[in-house]
Amino acid sequence: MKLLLMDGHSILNRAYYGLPDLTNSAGEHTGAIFGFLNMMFKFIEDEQPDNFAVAFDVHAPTFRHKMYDAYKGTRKPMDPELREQVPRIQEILKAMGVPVITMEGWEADDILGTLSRIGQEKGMDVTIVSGDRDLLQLATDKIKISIPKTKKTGTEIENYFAKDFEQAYGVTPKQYIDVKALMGDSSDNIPGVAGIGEKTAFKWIAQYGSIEECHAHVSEMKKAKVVDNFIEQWDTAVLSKELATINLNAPIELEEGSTKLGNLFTEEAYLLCKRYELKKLLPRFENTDTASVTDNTADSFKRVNDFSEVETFFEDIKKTGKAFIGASIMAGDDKVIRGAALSDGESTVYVECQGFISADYLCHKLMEICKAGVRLCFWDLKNVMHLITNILSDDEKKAVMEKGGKSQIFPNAVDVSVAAYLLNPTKKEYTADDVANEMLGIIIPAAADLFGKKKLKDALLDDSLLEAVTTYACYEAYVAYGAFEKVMAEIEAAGMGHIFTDIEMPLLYTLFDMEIQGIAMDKEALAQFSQKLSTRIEELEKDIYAQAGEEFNINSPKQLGVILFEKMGIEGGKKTKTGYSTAADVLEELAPANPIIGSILEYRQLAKLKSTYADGLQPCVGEDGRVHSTFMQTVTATGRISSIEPNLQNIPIRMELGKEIRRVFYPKDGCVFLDADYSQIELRVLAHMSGDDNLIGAFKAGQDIHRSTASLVFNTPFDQVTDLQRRSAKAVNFGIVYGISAFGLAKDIGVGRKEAQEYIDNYLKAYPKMHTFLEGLKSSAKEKGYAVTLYGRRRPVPELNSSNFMNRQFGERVAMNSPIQGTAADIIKIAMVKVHDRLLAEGLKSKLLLQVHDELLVETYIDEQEKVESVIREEMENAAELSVKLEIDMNEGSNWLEAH
DNA sequence: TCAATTTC
DNA sequence: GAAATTGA
Repeated sequence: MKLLLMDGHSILNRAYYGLPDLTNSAGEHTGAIFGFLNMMFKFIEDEQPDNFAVAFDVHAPTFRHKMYDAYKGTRKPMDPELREQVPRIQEILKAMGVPVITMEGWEADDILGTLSRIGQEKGMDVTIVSGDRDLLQLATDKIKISIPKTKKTGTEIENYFAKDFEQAYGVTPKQYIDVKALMGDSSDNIPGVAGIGEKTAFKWIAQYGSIEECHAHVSEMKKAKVVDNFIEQWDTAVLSKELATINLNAPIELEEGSTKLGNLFTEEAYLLCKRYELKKLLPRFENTDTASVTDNTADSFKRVNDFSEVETFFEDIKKTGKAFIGASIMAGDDKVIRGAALSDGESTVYVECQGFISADYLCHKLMEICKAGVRLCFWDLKNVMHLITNILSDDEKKAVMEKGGKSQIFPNAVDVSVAAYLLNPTKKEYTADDVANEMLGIIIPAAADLFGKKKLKDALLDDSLLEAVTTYACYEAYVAYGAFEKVMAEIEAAGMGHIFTDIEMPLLYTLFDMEIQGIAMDKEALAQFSQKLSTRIEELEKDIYAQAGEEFNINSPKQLGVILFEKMGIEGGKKTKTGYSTAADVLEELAPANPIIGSILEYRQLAKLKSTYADGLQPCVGEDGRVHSTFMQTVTATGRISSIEPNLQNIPIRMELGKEIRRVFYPKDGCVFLDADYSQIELRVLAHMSGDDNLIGAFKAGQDIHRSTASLVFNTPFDQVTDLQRRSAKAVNFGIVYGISAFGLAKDIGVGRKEAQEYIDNYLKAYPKMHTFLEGLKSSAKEKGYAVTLYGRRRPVPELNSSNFMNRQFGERVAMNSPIQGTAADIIKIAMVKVHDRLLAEGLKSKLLLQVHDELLVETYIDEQEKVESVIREEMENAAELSVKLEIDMNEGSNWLEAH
């Protein structure tokens, strides 16, 4: 029989410091948990124990503290990142059926000592795993102490039976206690005897066997200061010995057989590992039946594929006057709708598209009940609306294009993923299984559990997975129904009801309409531009190869670094983790002295232009000659929207050559582009939120804000500000908006860090209320755990409690930046909704097409231009009532470049 | 996954 | 500070 014991805190501690920090998408730290479990699995495999237990300390004074106040007094408090992992690993261990043994008033050491003694008495072989050498005193010929050491080459394990210990240390394990009594232990704050260190302690104990024997023989010892100390501090030595002695008789009560090692890979443990996103551990659960779920609502899920049954189902909904229904539509990448699940909380059904139940029929039924007043709740409503639009007739589609998706498809729907995003915008995704777990406290299968390696789109095409698809869809509908109210309650409690109802949901419809419209793009012109770029790129390539003396891949930073800094021996190369940095700002410094650098920088610029824009945009043009980007509403931490496939929010504008790309975006016949962008919206938000009179005054006076800043910061009359001063002031303004660090600012404007700090200090002096405002943002975020915008939108900032200085500094910048960026985002969202809604309300045919953070682009019918201009101006300028005016710059043009 | 580049 | 895309 074999007993394996683990020292919980010690191993968790080793894992925490020995492994890189891991965080799951909810921002929970998991690195130590992962390391601990791996270590545990390794020992279980190696040792093949029949019994297994883990001991943890509890945070309470032990009998040792009662003996000696200062016991462990020098211990630093545990990092918060590690502390939060303690209950989690215990939770997982319990889920695995592993006894987690803790005892108030006793240390894990005593528990381990006692258990090992009992184990030995029962005739078992015992292995104790710990990173702590204190436990070595427990070694006997039956009790082995294993100390894992993480080295670069992997984990090495030192094993000590009593005889190994004696060989290594020259004393017995029991005598090691006496050694410690003499030399003390700084980590536990055991005093020991002054002047006696490791050497003397071992020597004495090896010779006399114990402190008592030493004490009895002091007269024989050579006269020395340490001997006097020893005699003087005999009481301390005795106390130290007591402190250092692990108690083998802790009053542990264990049920018979409770340490028996069973199947660790339980369903419960699997779900926890999944929850903490310990993906590498999941394969270990291979043989666990993880498809079955602890939640049994799935039993009541029903699939219907009989036409009349579906008919009566929808009739019932109408008759019973259901006000709210959770819904989910199943479709793959082909956008073909395979079915829809609906849930009213009591019954949940999956309607399969098949036979007379066509997608067309099903979608129209859904639209019908929604228009009749039933509120539908979806995951990713915007996408659902696209799926539905896809199966509509041409006339219906036209109506959607002209009158908007809200009135034509779902006038009364909500999106639970957007709601969940508002509650915590820092997560990666907002899936039903995640929200179910968080809001309803139930564990439901995720796509991966139901479909295995297949994705939903493949599963939809695989008849054998119909059951799984049914379960999946039903859960989505069921959770949409069940979680929405709870999410909303939390949103209301957090004071974000207004944001959800009056900003995000209307915005969703606005974004849908923008996506439906798309923007016309000249594919031919792009192809020509690409050709033009190719010619110049080839020239540059040749030039670079000639200067380098060989051909290589210029796009590979690794190869480029080697060529520049090794082969060509260019001085001043900076290192990154993986090699030399070849970033533009690094190379630019080296450009004057090295002609090849100029060519490389130009090559880079053109290569980016060609690959991302000239070539990258071409396949995005649809059959209608327009590009339909997707605006993501649940991605950014601050509340901004983002744009993908393609990203139309980073189309070049600064570089002369790059901005030519904007020419290929053009208005349709009879239209011009009206492009309006907020002037300095973030600084205006800052002026308002800080209430700083100087900044507000500068805006009210209509001054060039960077010049005004320069004038204050450099103490120069306004009209004598030099260009350089203005440029520096502009960088400082940017820095403030972005949550300044002297380091970042220094890098930005090419001055020393000290000088940059002076700029910041001057800035804070120039705007007296700014300092208190920014400090207030930091302390408020730290206290509350989140940063908050003017409208109450929240963004968690757990980094503020990090033990790592860099992380904490990052958190501070986030705390300063998020409210500003987020408030600006709120304002333009409000403006978008208002512009969009008013264009429709006033019966104008002109359409909002794009948003680029502080800019709106409207495809404007020429005969509506005047009206549209005033709509844009009014709605954008009045989107928020700040202590400074919101001003916009508006231009018209026959392409995006001209209009900007 | 990382480094680099583009935008606001 | 916030993003998305590309290529290795």
